[in-house]
Amino acid sequence: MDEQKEPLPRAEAEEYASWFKALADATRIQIVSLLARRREPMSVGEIVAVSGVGQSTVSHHLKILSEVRFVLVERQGTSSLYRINESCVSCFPTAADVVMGNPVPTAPVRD
Amino acid sequence: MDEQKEPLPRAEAEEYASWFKALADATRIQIVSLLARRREPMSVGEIVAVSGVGQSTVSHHLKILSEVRFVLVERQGTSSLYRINESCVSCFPTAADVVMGNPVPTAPVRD
DNA sequence: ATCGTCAATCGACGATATTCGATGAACGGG
DNA sequence: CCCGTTCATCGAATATCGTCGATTGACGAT
Repeated sequence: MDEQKEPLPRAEAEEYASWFKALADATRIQIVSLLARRREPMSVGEIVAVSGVGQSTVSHHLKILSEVRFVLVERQGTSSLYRINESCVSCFPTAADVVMGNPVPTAPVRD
Repeated sequence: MDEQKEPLPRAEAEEYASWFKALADATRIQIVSLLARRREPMSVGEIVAVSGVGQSTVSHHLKILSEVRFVLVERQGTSSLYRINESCVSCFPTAADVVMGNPVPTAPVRD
């Protein structure tokens, strides 16, 4: 019979974990919710000004967030404008996805 | 006007992060999905047998998962039986919650 | 009471992550 | 062409995390 004794394959578990890792830090949560409050894209400098952490730290977190395509970047002259990727927000896995064994969502590749 | 310039308060960001931290590890993802596949509660020994990591490691992860009430424990004689907390699965925050500034869900205190 | 089983805790170790300050590279303006 | 601004990257310090083996404690059976 289809007795599900095996654990979730490690590879899938890692993929799931990498999603949740992206939001598993308070500073990144702040950045994400900040970008969401402002409807328009924000430059790194603006984010630094209100987030209370150093510029290199903000840049680092933005890199992590953009690697999972949670935020999108658009370079404009000398500054980089970051904004939320709406389609990535909606495909973000839920705890129910994990529990029900749904396939791991893949971040949309388009920018 | 209500110009939302302030970042999300650090305390709330930390609460959000602690939720996502709970699922930010591949082994915990495996344990959670394992408990979900089996409908009935599982003992630590059973989980160890199929998860491929040591007993103390499993115990450690189960502790983390039960601290956010994602799993519930029921001690039975010499063994501990763990099971998924369904109501915690459904209240688990989504990325949309973060982005929309919803209040941080609190894990149900009942066991 | 003693032994064996089961699970939680402890201590330690290596691996990752977070943060910072400093440096560097790209760009626009005078 | 030089300078200031803006951001990414580097290197290092620190903190946190995941894992293990060993120990401890609780319980049941003999």
